[in-house]
Amino acid sequence: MAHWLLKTEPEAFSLDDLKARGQEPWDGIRNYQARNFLRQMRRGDEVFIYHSRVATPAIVGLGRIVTEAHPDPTQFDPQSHYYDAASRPDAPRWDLVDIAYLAHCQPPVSLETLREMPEFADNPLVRKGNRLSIVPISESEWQAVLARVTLV
DNA sequence: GCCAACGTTGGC
DNA sequence: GCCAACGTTGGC
Repeated sequence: MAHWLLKTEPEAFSLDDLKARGQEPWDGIRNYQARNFLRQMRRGDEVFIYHSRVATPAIVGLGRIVTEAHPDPTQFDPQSHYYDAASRPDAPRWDLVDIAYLAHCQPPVSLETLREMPEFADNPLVRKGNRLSIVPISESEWQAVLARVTLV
């Protein structure tokens, strides 16, 4: 089973929102590298949910892939913020996966903490200027984070 | 809210 | 196919 980290801005969609809804289409991915990771996700893969653009960016919880990549309908919706006029219905450019809520991490594992963890030394997440919204997580990275938290 | 870093677009 | 201009991300 592979692991991933998904960034979200909690002001737009938070882990609490995911918990309240139970599951959610992870739409709006408009970056080719992130999309290619989306397409590698398999049903059952577990993911870290990460809050970005907040005072303390951090891994705040866990989710699970419940539906593998399929076309993101917002790309065809002119009213959507994520509309892409160049994407053709017969060759959709952008995909989404459905994510189910699993748990909150207690305490959250902050970016500052991740930077101090040797397991994360090579992870793009801790590199300056990183803008990838989906980051692959190795087994040792996954285990190192879980060792620091209680799942609630 | 600022702005560095980065990805994408489009003129040539 | 280069690269300047532009738009966006995300830490701070």
